[in-house]
Amino acid sequence: MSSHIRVRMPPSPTGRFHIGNARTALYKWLFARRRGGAFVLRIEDTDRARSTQDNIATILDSMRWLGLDWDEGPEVGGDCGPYFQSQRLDRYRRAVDRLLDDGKAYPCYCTPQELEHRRKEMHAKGLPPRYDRRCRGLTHSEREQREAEGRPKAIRFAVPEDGAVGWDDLVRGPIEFQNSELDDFVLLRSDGTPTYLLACAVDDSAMAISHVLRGEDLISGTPRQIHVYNALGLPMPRFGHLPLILGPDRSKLAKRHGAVSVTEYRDQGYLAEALVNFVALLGWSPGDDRELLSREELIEAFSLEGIGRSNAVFDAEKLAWMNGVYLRNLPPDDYVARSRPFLEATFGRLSEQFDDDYVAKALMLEQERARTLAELPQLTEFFFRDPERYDDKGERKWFRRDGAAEVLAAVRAAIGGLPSFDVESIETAIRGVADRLDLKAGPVIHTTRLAVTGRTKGPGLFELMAVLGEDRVLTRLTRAEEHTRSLR
RNA sequence: GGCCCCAUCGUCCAGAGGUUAGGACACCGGUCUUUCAAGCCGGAGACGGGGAUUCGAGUUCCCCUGGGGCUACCA
Repeated sequence: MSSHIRVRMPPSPTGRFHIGNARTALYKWLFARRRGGAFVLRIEDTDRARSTQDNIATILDSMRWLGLDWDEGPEVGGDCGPYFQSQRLDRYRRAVDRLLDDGKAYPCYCTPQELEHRRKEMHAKGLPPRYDRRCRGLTHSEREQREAEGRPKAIRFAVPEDGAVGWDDLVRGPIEFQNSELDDFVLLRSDGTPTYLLACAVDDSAMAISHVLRGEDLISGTPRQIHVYNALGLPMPRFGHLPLILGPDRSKLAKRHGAVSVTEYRDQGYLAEALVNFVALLGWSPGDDRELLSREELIEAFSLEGIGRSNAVFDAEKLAWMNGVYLRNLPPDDYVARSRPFLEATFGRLSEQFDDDYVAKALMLEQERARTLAELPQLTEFFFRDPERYDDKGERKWFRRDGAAEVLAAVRAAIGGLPSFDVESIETAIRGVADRLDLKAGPVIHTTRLAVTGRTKGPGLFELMAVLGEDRVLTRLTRAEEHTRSLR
């Protein structure tokens, strides 16, 4: 029975694949994987004015990056293709012809300008701005006349005047709309392309989709689609409407809220697994208090019952935290491999100047401090470039105090020529300097850190020095010592 | 305006009539420590309001209020 489950992701290539799409796609994917169903990808490119090849590529790219592999769709094929609506126009046309023949749809000769004008009028009068159905009552001869004039026509669905449509929503329970609230929506535009209301219903039926999951913002389209299914005599899928993801201002997440596309998050150094985990929890919960769930655990725990009904505010802070958790848990090799591109983006080809082992060690020392991969270049900069400046506060606190230059000189002397430049030897040497100068270890360490990295914070000093190596450390100590003397 | 949906800490979620209302992020304090992170310990912080049902309501029902969505020849 589970084999009958078929869900589909129908992105429209009129924009980037954003967080909301990602979550909807994820839920469907999880549902399909959990129940042994099929996950179908279908590109809804009927709005040819706004659809682009670039957006299609980005959608496929985003889905793959997130690990949401599809069983049928672009580039993988399937028995229900083609999976681009722009290649299925004949099917919509046929469906509309049937509706026309049955008198369940009719041509509308009103122009967009006329419609717009009338909408404004109605709005001004305080009336709901619905289509007034004036072409619905056209006589045969009136239609003939308009046809003869060669007027462009759209095809509208003739919604019953009375009664109601309803369905048992998979996440919200029974929902009902009065037919009187629905206007005669357009099925086919005057350019012959179908609208979403038509194409989606025809395709979902043709592709034997069993469950339609979509955002709550599409809820008002559902009664119209149900009419289409019924008028065409098509088997109907179950519908479920997901809560929306909101921006900080509690309105539907959109571009103005900042980063919203999946590729932006990827480029900002977020890990796909973290984004998936985070977004899964926006409107769904496994039913217990678990927050960190692997892909397998998500599949195992996923159920439609766990989907909430209220909208969720996207909390970028929490995503960042979660990304940090995933970053810290990454196996070293994996972590290094994923970090390198971010490093090279700012430092250029690293392999020409540093060997892989050095880069890896530097990266390892910052793993627990990074929340995103994009923070790594800044965090590791001192491993790849000598400090050009010293932190202002640090300089005031450590370089301007009496004896700072002497401390640096002593450290340089103590570590120069160490039999082995390892963490332990360095630590012993530096603590020895503190003893000899009758200082606590802290000041010596801080002064040295500033000299070697230009910073007051970072990984453990001895570890970082060991990675940098004796030559770099000595050079930097000498330079800092001169700088310190110049301050007096 | 009309229609539809929603309502537990600032935010995301638990809570399926009887709980000191739980967890996570963020915040605050402490701890560890050479710094920063990370970690650990602790703190503060919520059932929007009113009715009804019930021995008993965050949990059920109704109203109000509040929030969101839709209102295209976009999806």
